[in-house]
Amino acid sequence: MAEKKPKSKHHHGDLRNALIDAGVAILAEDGLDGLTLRKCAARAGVSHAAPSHHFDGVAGLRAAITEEGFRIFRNYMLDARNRAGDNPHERLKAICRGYLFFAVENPALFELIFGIKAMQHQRDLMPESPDAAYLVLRETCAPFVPEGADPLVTEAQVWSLIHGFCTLYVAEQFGKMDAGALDLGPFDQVMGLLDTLPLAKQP
Amino acid sequence: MAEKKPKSKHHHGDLRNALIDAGVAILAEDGLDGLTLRKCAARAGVSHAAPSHHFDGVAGLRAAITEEGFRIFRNYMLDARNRAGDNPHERLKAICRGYLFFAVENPALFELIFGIKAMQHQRDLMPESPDAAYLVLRETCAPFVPEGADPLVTEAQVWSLIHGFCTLYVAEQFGKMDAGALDLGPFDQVMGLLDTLPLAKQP
DNA sequence: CACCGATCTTTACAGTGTCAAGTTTTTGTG
DNA sequence: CACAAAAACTTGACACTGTAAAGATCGGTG
Repeated sequence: MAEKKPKSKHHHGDLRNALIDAGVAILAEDGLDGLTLRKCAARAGVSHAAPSHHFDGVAGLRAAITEEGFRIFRNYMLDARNRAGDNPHERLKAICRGYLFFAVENPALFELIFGIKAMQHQRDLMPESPDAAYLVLRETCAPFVPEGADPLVTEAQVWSLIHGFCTLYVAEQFGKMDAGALDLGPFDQVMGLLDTLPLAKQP
Repeated sequence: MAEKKPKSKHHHGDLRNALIDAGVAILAEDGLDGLTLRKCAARAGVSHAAPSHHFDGVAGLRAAITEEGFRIFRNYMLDARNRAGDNPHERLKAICRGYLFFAVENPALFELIFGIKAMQHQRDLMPESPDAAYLVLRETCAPFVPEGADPLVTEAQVWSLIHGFCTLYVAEQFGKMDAGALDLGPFDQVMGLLDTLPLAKQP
């Protein structure tokens, strides 16, 4: 008797993933307020109470969508970094650009996964192990961490700057967001602050 | 016949403000999810449909609470700046400390007024006139704006950094928040980035 | 005083999340 | 293979939310 992850095909086949996909689609179409347990169920073609066998209430569904969201988010950063060269400053600004692209192209998903409650909850689940997305930040910050210093300081500087910028940018505090526009507002100039980070000596 | 702001005392007296106060209290007690139109009405001692005559639905109530929240928020920054000396860098870091204190002491209110939807909506209402809270930032950033440059760049740098830090801090990404603790995490070190901002030449 | 408008209440309705049963399908085992 | 247990899903119900319409009440004004 399979307990956790039954690959068993019942009526639907793979309802759990179908519900997550439905949630991601609904987020893109209707925004965060439109994300409803019943709508996800309807979109997946099941009754409104079906999701309860796969998630712990609506909070569980949102948590699962958040997991998927972080996977997508991480790929945005990796893609951008892969296009950058070897220069540590360029690589750092590259993941920030990926961060911003993710937020611009998936604003509702950004709002969901970086919602304060969601982050707190996630923090409670895995208290001490940074997740895969955070590791991308950690790697890219490493060249700037002074020997013997706590990496968290450099990481907090970079994370605060880019996360604040994205939040305010998506909230249109730097002007109206233009869908197809290449205008990233004051992005380059703000990220110029990171050029002041000194490279650590090679050990 | 008074139209907009009726000082007329009816049954209640000043229901509009009573509802806003109730909302602020509920936010502090039950968090953002607990903020409900019906709960505000009940706390103010009126029926659940009474608020509709003072606000345009729940969105209107939230907007009004947001207004009040920004007033409180601005005072946090002003108080902190008043305690700082004349040094422009110290003044800049002071408003950031006020920013953080507001977030720590009023996390749900912080979440409400800086919610992406709330900010977008607010932006729609008054497109080009920065509000009072933003002016505090603008004033304090002024000494660092190079002559002839757009002030928005410096403001975006500072705002992004402090807003990102507060969001992540309240979400406990830098460790558990301790209520009475004076430990602000990596706050001082992160704000050290602002020391790299060069003072503009005096005109 | 009588009326009218603003304020508030009552009532009703559609959506939402959640729970408790019941039904159907799959699975595992004798 | 057969049958019982377990998993997956449906149905129905309930409380809570926002919203709208209609009625009651108070305030001031003609």
